[in-house]
Amino acid sequence: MEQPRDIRNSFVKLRQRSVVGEVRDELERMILDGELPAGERLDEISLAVRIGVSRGPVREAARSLERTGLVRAVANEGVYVRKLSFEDVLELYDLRSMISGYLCARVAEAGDPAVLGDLRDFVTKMQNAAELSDETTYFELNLKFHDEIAAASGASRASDLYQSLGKEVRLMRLKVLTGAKSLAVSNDEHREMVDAIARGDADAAHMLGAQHHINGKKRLLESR
Amino acid sequence: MEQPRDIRNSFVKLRQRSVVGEVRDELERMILDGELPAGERLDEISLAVRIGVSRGPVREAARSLERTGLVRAVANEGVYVRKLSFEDVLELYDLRSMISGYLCARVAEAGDPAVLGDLRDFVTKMQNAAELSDETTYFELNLKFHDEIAAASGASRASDLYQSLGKEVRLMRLKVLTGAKSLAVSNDEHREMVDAIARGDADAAHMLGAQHHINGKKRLLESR
DNA sequence: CGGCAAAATAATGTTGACAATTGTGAAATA
DNA sequence: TATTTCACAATTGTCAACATTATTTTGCCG
Repeated sequence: MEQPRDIRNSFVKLRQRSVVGEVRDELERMILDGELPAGERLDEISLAVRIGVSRGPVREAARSLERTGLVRAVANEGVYVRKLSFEDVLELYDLRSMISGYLCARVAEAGDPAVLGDLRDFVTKMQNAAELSDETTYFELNLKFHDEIAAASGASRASDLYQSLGKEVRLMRLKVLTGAKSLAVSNDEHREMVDAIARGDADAAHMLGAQHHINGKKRLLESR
Repeated sequence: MEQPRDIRNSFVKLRQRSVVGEVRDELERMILDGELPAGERLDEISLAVRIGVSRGPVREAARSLERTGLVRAVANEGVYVRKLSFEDVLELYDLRSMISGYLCARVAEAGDPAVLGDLRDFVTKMQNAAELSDETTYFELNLKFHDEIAAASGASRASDLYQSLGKEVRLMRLKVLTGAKSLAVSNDEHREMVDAIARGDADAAHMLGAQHHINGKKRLLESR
């Protein structure tokens, strides 16, 4: 007689993920994609309507995002997409640099052949993208390359932190990697990192993994 | 219009800080004090009743704590006080070590005389506590000492991270600093850090600030 | 015409009720 | 006796209504 009560109900059973998790991912996507620009207030009602849930999950998702640094909450006023100062971004580069060095060293120590193969594949693909000046593809591959290192480090907390800080940087929507030459230089650093990891040279991997981000910071400073 | 004024004023003051913030602090305190032991499920209802609010704020506070690493949430089951493995703790020591070095270097570069005076005071007080084998006082002073460095660094994100990771470590309720000798050794390191900061020697401050936590990690490993 | 204050509007903060899910334990069966 | 089933209880997930606060509008007065 009666139709299934709600499409979303069966959906919930299928995925085993909470609605709050979905909302959090959606909000994060909207922020990182620039649909919600920095400084913008997150309107609970309109967001709830848009995503198709009540305000409760939206509020919980916002609280969750607050601790990651993507939004900041003001009492009795609302939550806003975080606005980064230039100094904030420089600090984030420093933090990412330190953690990157740590992760690379651990990957070098682990010495997983499968991981090494993946990393070399990424470098090759990024080289192709660099030669084609395909910045979008390079950007995506670059993200996956660093995520692979983070995942392979076996350092779950540091890995989470590294990725979280990476999202935070993206708040400022910088375009540092532009032009074939810039991409090539960046990927040369990737290759050196992978070589050090391949040798199992943890110290060199540490240094190169950190330096890569310091160089990124330099490129950022020069581009201003 | 006669009485309500005072009531409203005090009411406003209470609301200056959101209920969610209060609940978050209370939950954090309960976890760090061990009232909610690791692995324990946070019962929304009983916590809400105990704190004197509804379940909403409790849920939001829990989501907030989830991102700091103090609790972990399982869908349709609840949130649990995070249980750290020994490897997790070692990783946290590494992360804190890196950030501590960064913070100390920045404090050394800033060269604020007032901060330096505070730090020297802390070292003196900690020396007294160490000589008296007053571990509780030493522990509190130690926390404040490192918080002072974090605050004086001018690196807000790194500072937040450092303190957040510090709380995370406390989940495991380790007792590393025990015995007058251990306290004295630790405080000697503090003194060296402050001296480097006083000289404005950022490199030395970086090294010593990081080494202090690496030594703490060593002490932890030896105590097992 | 401009500034200020009070009302109207719209947002956030909080709550209690209801729906859905999970865990538990007794009863039935092999 | 061991195992499976099923109903009940407890808890989490979600929602809509209510309370409070912030913002905007409006109208009054100088």
